[in-house]
Amino acid sequence: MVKHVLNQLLEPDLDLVFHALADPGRRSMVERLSEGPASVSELGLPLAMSLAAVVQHVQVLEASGLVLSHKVGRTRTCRINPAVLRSAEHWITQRRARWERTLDRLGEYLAENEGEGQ
Amino acid sequence: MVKHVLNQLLEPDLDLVFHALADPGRRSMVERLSEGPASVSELGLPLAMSLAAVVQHVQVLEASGLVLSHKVGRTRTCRINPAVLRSAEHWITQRRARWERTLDRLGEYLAENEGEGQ
DNA sequence: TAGTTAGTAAAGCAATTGCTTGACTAACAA
DNA sequence: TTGTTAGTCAAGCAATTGCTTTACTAACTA
Repeated sequence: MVKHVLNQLLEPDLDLVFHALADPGRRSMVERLSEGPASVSELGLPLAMSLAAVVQHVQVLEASGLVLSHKVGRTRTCRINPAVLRSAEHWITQRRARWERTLDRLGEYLAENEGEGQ
Repeated sequence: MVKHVLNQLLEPDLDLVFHALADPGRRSMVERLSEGPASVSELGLPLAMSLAAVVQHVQVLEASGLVLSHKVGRTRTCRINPAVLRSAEHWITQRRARWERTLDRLGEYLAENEGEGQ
């Protein structure tokens, strides 16, 4: 379990990361955290759900590695982990770049062999 | 229903996009498609599941706007929609950039007020 | 000390996922 | 024409999600 979490710091699990980002409430939390650290209740403030539900969303974000937290007194303060955000970004960038190279090659091919339509 | 799909071409639904990317099978399909168009069965080739299941995954990808397809004869050919990939990328980039500006401001603040630890 | 606040844990529940199988259609091949 | 291939549709089913409520603990406040 601990090892699991450590592994994610080294190499994020994209299943967990994208799943975490697939929920509008969790994205709003990431959005809020991108402006600076916040407590669990602060994150839930705009969300019209019980605190227990907010806690569960935060747990999903932490399990993905997108969010880190530490508890002082009775309040848990969360902050963003940019490395994991970056790894999701990177995966997408790579696929898109690959596709755009493919498109370029197709363009060259079509330029060389004029005449064929769609 | 048609309108739904059209809206996604104008402004992608990130819930659907990130959810589509949260599955390893579907990511493998996007990966494959980044190297060029492919049929539904080709996409399913490395996936150890029934063709019906593959079709369902392709439907999830299409509903998200990440993948476009057209049918010729009995084969449906799929290709990537880079615009939607880019919009997911963009959302992440923005949050990360925002957080990094926040970090920078914190760095300046700490540089100006030396002496305080964590 | 008594009361409030911040968060957790657990159980329960309806809705959604990610498959399966089986029946079917249309297109291509021999 | 007969068979095979590519894909689709519909049920059905176990596992997972995204909440809820209740009960609880620990920490701060008056």
